[in-house]
Amino acid sequence: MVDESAERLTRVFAALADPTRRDLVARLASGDATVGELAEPYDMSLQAVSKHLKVLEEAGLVTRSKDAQRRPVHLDAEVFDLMTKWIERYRQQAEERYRRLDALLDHMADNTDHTPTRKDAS
Amino acid sequence: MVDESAERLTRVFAALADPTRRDLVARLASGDATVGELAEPYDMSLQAVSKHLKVLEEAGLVTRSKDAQRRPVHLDAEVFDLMTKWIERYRQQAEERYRRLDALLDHMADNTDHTPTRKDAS
DNA sequence: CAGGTTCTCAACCATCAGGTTGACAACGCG
DNA sequence: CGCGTTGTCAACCTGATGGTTGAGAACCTG
Repeated sequence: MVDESAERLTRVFAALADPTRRDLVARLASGDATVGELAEPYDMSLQAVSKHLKVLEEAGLVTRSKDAQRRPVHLDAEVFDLMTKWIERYRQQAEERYRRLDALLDHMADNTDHTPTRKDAS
Repeated sequence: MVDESAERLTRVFAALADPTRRDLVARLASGDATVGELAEPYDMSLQAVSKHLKVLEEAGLVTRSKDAQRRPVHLDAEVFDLMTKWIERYRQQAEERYRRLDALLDHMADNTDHTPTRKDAS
């Protein structure tokens, strides 16, 4: 099993790895907008922006509804949680480790400089 | 100059968009390891893993030191903050917007009661 | 219905990303 | 010193990504 959420994570991170797409998200955070409105400030074709929006949509970051020939784009903040959870998990783990190492070094400072660079502690 | 931290964000998000690299980060969160140790579980060459580590390093997620011919890899959790901050900013903005919309709809449900008085039974 | 507006789809192209293999640098050890 | 161990670098291949243009679907409006 390839873990369902792994793929979502991959798509979300990949989606946000592009500056244009991050900017789109940033602008959508303050309100929905149509494709044309979103495309206007960029020096690229409308089609290119449409593609970017498709990527964001497939990552679950955005939903496109239908209003006549307009496609209002709406930011869907839910997926952010997935990322934040992933990040926080390992960040905290790493920081915890860091604190322990810190304490260990403090402790060793009392003793002689016996290079304890042994690994294989598992 | 395209904004210093934008480039870092791009590199961090791109780095974590790969499942192998996310797994490396996950494993490094519980302790430093050498390239060989890290490469062992994967069905890919050592060189490939070395490349992945380079990407993580250039994203600032990892540092490689030098111990004889070994290169112990260490997870550097600091950069996570950059991401979390970016994410949280827009997530909160979007959620705030959502709450306001919600309130608006609630409000309308209260005092528009005279408009839909007729069920329009058709 | 004709015509303008808004947007997506398809084909194409250049560049990048992730993998391979082969060569070799740097180091510890017998 | 010579050799095995550990890891990087370089060249190469393939598929994905980000952009383009052209065509046309879908919809309002006159």
